[in-house]
Amino acid sequence: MKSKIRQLVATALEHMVTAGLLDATTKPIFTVERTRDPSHGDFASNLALILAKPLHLKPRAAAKIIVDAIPSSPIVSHIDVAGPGFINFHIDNTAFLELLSEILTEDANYGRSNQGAGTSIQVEFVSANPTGPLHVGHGRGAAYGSVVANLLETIGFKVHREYYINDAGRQMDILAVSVWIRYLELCGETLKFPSNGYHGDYVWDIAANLHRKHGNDYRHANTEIYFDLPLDAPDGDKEQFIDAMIAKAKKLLGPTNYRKIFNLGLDIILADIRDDLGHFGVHYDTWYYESGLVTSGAIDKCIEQLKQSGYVYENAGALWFKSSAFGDEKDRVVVRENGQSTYFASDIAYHLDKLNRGFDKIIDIWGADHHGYIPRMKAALQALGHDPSKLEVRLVQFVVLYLGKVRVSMSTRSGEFETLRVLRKEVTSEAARFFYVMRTCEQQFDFDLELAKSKSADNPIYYIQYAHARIRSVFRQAAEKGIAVEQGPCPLATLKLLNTAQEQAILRTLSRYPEVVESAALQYEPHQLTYYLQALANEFHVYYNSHTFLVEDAHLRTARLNIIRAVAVVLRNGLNLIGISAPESM
RNA sequence: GCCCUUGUAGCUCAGGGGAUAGAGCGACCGCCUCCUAAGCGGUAGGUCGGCGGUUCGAGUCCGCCCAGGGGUACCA
Repeated sequence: MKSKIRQLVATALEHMVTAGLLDATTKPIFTVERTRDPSHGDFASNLALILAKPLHLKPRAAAKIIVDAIPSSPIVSHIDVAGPGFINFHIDNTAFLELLSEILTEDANYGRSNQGAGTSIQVEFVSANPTGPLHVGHGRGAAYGSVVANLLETIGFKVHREYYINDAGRQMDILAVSVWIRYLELCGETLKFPSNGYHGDYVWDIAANLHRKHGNDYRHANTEIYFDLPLDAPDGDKEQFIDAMIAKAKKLLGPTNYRKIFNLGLDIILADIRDDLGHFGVHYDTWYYESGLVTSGAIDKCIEQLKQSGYVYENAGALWFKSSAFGDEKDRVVVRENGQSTYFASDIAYHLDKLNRGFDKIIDIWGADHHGYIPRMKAALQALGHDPSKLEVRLVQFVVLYLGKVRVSMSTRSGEFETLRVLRKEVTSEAARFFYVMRTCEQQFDFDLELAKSKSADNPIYYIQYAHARIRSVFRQAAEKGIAVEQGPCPLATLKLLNTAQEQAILRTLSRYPEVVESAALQYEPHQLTYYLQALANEFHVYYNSHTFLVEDAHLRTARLNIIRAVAVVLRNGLNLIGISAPESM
């Protein structure tokens, strides 16, 4: 609807140019927007305000000329000039009624479009290190990423969902050692757990699994382990200690056995993450292993390419990428003094691989703590001859968990974190998804567990679902009373009975849905959709309270059942985009 | 220090150049013989952090200041 109005205005512009009223070189950037105030019609354009200056006219005078140039359209009943010079379009009521029929015919497809025209777009999200279970912060990225992906798919993009598994770094070695130490404790050895190890209970579970399957196969005496090891914190350096511990584990166990423990930890945690996300309604096309980049030689190849680009130099034994040449605040190390490539190097290779796979656009959804990473990543792509604007990074701010007024700590290391799994069980996956996505992602989010799990009216998800359930209930009532109900649209003459203010408001809101989906998708802002659904649900509840649908008059009844069925369709489509069910009853 | 981000109703937040700044919760007052009261109506509540600019027009854009949060590794 909006695009049709915009087209009318654009045509008027062309007419003005051919009529010699306007220079063809002036390409005004004008808006066509929904009005807030119904007395301003349905759509408003600011074109006259923009054109006033080049035309040397007062805005209202310019508006008159524009209005005269606008071709007539069956969906526009009349056009006003109002306020400082806005052009207001009043949509013919018949157009809304025809749209109602369209919604019922299109059903689950209402809101879909081909705006994306099959452009391929990769959305990488969550990508949490497999060193422990997902926490509530990851949950936000998961909900956000999956809804953004759904939205883009709905408007015609070819979407590829991907999870990048950081299974090659030092953190994974720390996990392997943590598992081994816990295992040794289960074997009966007396050890002090490394202060920099992973303290969570899940490490015990993995160790128990190892012990159950392999008994004492990997056991070494504590004296052997601690021999010639530096001191741990607080008396020594915890980083040095854990690195020495990793080296010791590799030495005592040998590469094969070390790898077994390493892989056991990785596999168990990854399976847990996958299961967790699955229950959360998040599914991926690809689980991409960082280690694959190491074994395939992609990282070495990538470093070689960087060298050839000329943006690399050696300093103090390390290899640096000259990211400052592309706007980063300083240069970054890609190969350390000890010969190991950095996480950044893997990431460059990974992103290079993404582009080589032919995606037109790449969206990375990162935790806000990674924001300093954006300039260097874009710099690397540019140095390697790619268009850095193909990469779009969205940052998801932290979630701060509250239990009532008490702030809950979330550090993975301390083991006191609140996991996504616990959250899902407390508040349900659906409520959690909705809560996560109802706020803009770039703002810190206070998630009050007690509020979210209270099944009260505070929870907007129930409000929306309840509207849907109420509509379905009306149709059940109709069936029980033996009232025949048409599934599809009814004649226009019947729909014309929908003339109350509330019905008019609902029709307008229903017509906005495709615009909301498109805007939410293109701006990566799912919260636009949640706000819309709340507004639609509210209008329905108002309508429900003031009108009876199952009335004697068959025509009126049919018309009303048509409009509420359309409301149900849109509520269901919108909820499904967020990954939430539209219940038949509550 | 430098970079990013946020400051809008008592609380949590929408609105990101347009016409009278909105929603939910909380508070207060009402509405079930009637398709689900997990609902609806009404009232109260604002110098849009501050100052200065840009223009026909500024919560919205720019500059400075104040205040929160984050980042600033040869960690991932």
